[in-house]
Amino acid sequence: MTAPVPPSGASDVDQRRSGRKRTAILEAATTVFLRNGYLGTSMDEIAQLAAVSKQTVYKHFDDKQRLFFEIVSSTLNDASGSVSREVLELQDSGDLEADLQDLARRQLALVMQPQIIQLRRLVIGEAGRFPELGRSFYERGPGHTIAALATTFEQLAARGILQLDDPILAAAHFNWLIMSIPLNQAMLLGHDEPPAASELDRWADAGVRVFLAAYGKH
Amino acid sequence: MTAPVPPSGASDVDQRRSGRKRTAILEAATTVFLRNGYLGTSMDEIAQLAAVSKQTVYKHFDDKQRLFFEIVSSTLNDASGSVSREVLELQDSGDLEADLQDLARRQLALVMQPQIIQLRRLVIGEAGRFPELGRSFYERGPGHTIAALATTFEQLAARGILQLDDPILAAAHFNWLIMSIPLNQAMLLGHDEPPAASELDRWADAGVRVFLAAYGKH
Amino acid sequence: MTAPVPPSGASDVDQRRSGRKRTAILEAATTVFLRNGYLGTSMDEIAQLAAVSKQTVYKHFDDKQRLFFEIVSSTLNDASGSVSREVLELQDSGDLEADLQDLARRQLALVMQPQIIQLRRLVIGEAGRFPELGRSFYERGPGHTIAALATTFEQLAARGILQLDDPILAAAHFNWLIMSIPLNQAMLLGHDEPPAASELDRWADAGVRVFLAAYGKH
Amino acid sequence: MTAPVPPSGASDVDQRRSGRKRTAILEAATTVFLRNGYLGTSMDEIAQLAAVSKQTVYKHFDDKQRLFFEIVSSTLNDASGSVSREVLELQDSGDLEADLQDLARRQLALVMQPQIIQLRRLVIGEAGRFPELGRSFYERGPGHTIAALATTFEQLAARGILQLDDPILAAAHFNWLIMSIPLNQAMLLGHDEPPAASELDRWADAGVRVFLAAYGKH
DNA sequence: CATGAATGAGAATTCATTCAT
DNA sequence: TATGAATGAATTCTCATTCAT
Repeated sequence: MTAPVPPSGASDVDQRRSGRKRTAILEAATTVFLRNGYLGTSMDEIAQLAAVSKQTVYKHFDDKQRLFFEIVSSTLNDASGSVSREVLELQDSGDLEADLQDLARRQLALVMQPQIIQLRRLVIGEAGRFPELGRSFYERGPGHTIAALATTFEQLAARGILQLDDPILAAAHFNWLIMSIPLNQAMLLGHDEPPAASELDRWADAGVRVFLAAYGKH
Repeated sequence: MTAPVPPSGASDVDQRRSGRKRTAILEAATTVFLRNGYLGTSMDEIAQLAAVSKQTVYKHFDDKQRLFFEIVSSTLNDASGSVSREVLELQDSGDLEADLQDLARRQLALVMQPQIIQLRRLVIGEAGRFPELGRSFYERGPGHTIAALATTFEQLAARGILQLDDPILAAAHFNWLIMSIPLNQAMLLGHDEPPAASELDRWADAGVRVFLAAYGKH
Repeated sequence: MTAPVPPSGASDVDQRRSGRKRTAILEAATTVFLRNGYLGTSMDEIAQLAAVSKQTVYKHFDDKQRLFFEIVSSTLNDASGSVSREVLELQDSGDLEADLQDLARRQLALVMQPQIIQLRRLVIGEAGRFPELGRSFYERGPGHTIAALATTFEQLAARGILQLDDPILAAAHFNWLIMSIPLNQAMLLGHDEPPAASELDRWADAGVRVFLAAYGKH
Repeated sequence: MTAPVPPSGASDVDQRRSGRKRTAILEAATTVFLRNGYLGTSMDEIAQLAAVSKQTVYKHFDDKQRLFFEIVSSTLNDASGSVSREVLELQDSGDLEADLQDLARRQLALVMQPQIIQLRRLVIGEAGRFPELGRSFYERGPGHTIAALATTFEQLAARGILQLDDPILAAAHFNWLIMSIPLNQAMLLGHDEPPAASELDRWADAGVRVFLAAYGKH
């Protein structure tokens, strides 16, 4: 999240208060936008949930669209930050399958967080209205993950541990083998409660198995 | 599409005209809803594009929501009809890889049709507001496809041509191996023009290769 | 005023009704805009005075600005039409002073009509916001009058009845000699009731006298 | 401009600072009101341009209307002060035409200052809302000038240098002969840059010529 | 049956003015 | 004293739905 801009000449107390309000607005907006979409959300609703006057919302954010973009990139930042931190941590324990399973499970758990599912839904739903959001999501989400995986896989291939010509393709296959089943179910079926971790782990493991059959050492 | 209900006592000509208007409205609504979403679409817009008065729209469809549901199921019907017709046509030419490639290519081409991409976006975007649409889409889309594939794969397994314990899992892997890469790109990146058939074929073939490495005879 | 656009396929009755509404809206808008200015006028006010729903106003006129422009040019049309018809009617009775007085009196009476005074105020007040209105008013108002007078004066000069080098300058002097005194009073003092015709006639005659002293035959 | 009211018990420094703020507010308000009109100006805008908080604005001026009146009379004071100082300086060099030209040129140059043009526009535009401003402007502007001219002309008439019955009428003719042409152009056409001094001088001279033809010695 | 109009509400945004710190 | 926040209403414009002709 962007740090609050302290207005010059404001007292410390004001700064803290202003920052608090800003944060409250961002949180409220995130909640409501993620739940109801761009058009389905009114500024009144946000103000009310943030326990703030509409004026205050408009003081902090020029208009609805700007506020929307702000919460989308915030959420995206939070998410992609944690996601990309994980990818690089593939450790070489000697047991490739175990290592990949570990990676896959962590990755899937991240991506299946309710907030991220909702964000994905939101971005897809508004992709017609705001194409740059779709692009941004793709680049910082799947695009980034796949690129990072490709680098990792390429190194493993160089060491003879994986067999592949096209690391990007292999990475994409890995990524979607792991995620597609639960992700598509979550997007369309929208279970009342997110799938249990154990279930996710099973999907992850199954994906890894298929991946290794195709790209592992024979 | 649902057949128009002929008002009793109406002349033949009236029926035909009424049916034509109904169709015009459905087409207009489909266009606009797919493009702009549920909230982003106004009844005025639909009436104007259909070249009928708003009152006529309301005569045929009780309210906006009902009309929305109607066009979603229509489009879904059209799509899932053609999709499921394809799945069953896996022929046994003796060359399994060729047969699966053929199936995969046709399947992918269907699913990547602009209308269906748009419908998927729409349904995902409105899944919060209308969860039953998501469920319906899943069941008649990926759910149905996967079930059909599972049946096919099970038969192949019974004949020793494929090796698998869990036909549903294998079918899901097949399905998403084929579709995930171009589908996610299309949903989020929204290319101005759909990917070329040749490109889609390459994704299909690559997916089949991985699938067979995991589930084919060794 | 612009003629109402008959919607194709509308019945005669509808046309007449629609036209009536359109006229009512234009009249209401003229009244209110002239009285309260652009920003001082609300669309609600106009709708209410026209005894019409706000929607109907927006059906007929895309937005406030367009409606404003419409009424300004309507009023301007009406005014400049009658004004320019007068100028050409300078008759040559042989008594130049009487003829000019006659012209001046009629001209002044026209320009001092309350509607035109109000329009001039409005246009001047909004000239910052809508410069094209000022230009339009000038060209069709004073600009046009002066040009027409110049032509007339030039002919009189050719016949030796007037003495002048620069007909445009002479016309401008004539115009403002006649109008400036009552016009500026009306604009700034805004008498509750417009000056009596007899008073206006005196200003007109006084202006003609000065004009003839400068431009008449010695 | 009215002197700032020193708050009792305030230190000298406070006084000076308060006065500075007051001045800043007045200047900002003048700029914005003249540019955008009464309704087109918001207190926020003024506060921001004056670089003070809105509360400070309200501390110094009870409400928007009061502030508006203040800046109008300030500007009017400044203007009418300089204007009336000029009028009295008609010197008797023996060459009446030269003397009147000199006076006319200076007078016109003053009245055509951008600030005064804008003020005139503003007052005319708001004359419906605030009639007293129009009256005030008239009295301290054209009214005062005409009265002063009338006195001067009367003296000249007493000395046989001018011939006139009605000094007020002669003064009004003089005033508008000089000013009407460029003034009306400026009000309605709103040239991007004010007319050049040389051009104004020509209008002034032409006006004087006509005036003398009517009111000079024959 | 279909067209224009009406209704009644709700959206985004802005404003003048006042409170609380 | 001066700042950010709050208030409460107004403004432009749009919408889904219903009436009246």
